[in-house]
Amino acid sequence: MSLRYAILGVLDAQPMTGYELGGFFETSANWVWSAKLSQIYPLLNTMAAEGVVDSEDEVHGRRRSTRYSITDKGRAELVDWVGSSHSLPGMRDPMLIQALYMDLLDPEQVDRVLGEYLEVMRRRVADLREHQRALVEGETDLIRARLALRPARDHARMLMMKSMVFAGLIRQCEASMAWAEDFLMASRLGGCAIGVESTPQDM
Amino acid sequence: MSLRYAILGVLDAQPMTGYELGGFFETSANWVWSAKLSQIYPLLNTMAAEGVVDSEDEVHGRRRSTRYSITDKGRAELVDWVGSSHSLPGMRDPMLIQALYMDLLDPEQVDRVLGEYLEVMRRRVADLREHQRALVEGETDLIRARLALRPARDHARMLMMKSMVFAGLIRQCEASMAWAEDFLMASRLGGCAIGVESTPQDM
DNA sequence: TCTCGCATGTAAACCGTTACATGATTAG
DNA sequence: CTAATCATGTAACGGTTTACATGCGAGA
Repeated sequence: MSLRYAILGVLDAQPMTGYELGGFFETSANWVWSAKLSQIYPLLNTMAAEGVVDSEDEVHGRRRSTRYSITDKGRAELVDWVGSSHSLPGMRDPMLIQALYMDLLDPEQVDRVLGEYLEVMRRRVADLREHQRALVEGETDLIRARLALRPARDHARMLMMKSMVFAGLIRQCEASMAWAEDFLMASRLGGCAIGVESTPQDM
Repeated sequence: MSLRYAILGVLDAQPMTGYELGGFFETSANWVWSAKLSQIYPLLNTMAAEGVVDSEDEVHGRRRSTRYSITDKGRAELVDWVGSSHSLPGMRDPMLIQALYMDLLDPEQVDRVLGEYLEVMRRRVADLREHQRALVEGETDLIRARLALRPARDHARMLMMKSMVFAGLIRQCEASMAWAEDFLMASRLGGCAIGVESTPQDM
């Protein structure tokens, strides 16, 4: 249900075609939410039918494309959604299940799996920072479009919020990395529960 | 695809009926993975057909139940899965999308939404710790069954790993809470990007 | 000509949740 | 007797991914 609002939020800055939204959800927005074109196109059609977006056909020679823009109804729905609380989906990290049963493995295998996990996360954090830096320098079209729609006194607050989301993502990754490092360390020390305050549970 | 291995991991400690597994995934295991009976029953049937679990019918008076146990094939598949790397699913936290567009809200609304989020997370951490403490005292059937299958010298390592998973969950929650508090603070300060190292990006 | 990027979709499969259906046993 | 718990499922729906299908336009 969140893709709907992610899309509305993007269209609130700038009208876009489905294809453009698709590219967007494969690159920048990919960090927050991901979606394929095959999901985006039908969703845009339903949303147009519901009247939360307007569709306008464009013709370039023999080629056509449909540009979607947010309607007042759509904007109202977005504001309403952003302003209300939503139940958080339960933790669904496969790595946790793996970790739970890693006593089935040789210490070397644990080393390898956790090591690869750490490397992936390190790359992820690097990508996040790199992406952030690139944007700080490049000042994307979208954020400029967004700022242009609002008075200058709002700009600091808007930029702060967008950047905090990135900071949050980085924090999440770092928490996972710190955990993985502790796990690795504890595993290498042969299982004596060093660094762990309290001990067992089920599963 | 992970539920399959979560189930195999539980059955590796102890044979169980679908109903027992269901209760399990609603309480203890709920922190790591959740599943409803309506998903568990059909999955157990497919897994039995594939030969990764054995099913044995039990009759108590006029009542029947099917108890599933892991097979050698199932154990091999579990060990194989635990010992290999799996692509992590992208971040899918609705709160991130909300945060991204919170410049659409009054500061009071931001306060309310983030406040409720923080309260939910606080309760979650409390539940996690409470659950952990309860188990430290209670020493569940399942962990005892699991330890009984393995030599005493492995016990410390096994307990360490189970407990590290809980520690990881708590860490994740705490990272989210720290982020939400920063976000709240920054929002209250009216948007001047205090406490945020680097600034803007797209979306 | 052929490939790549633009542009739009459909179909099938998969995972998960909600709702519904059924019936036996046990505790109050 | 009634409600809760044990026990097993099916059906429908929603969200997501993968694979497939189609066609235009620009540049090598």
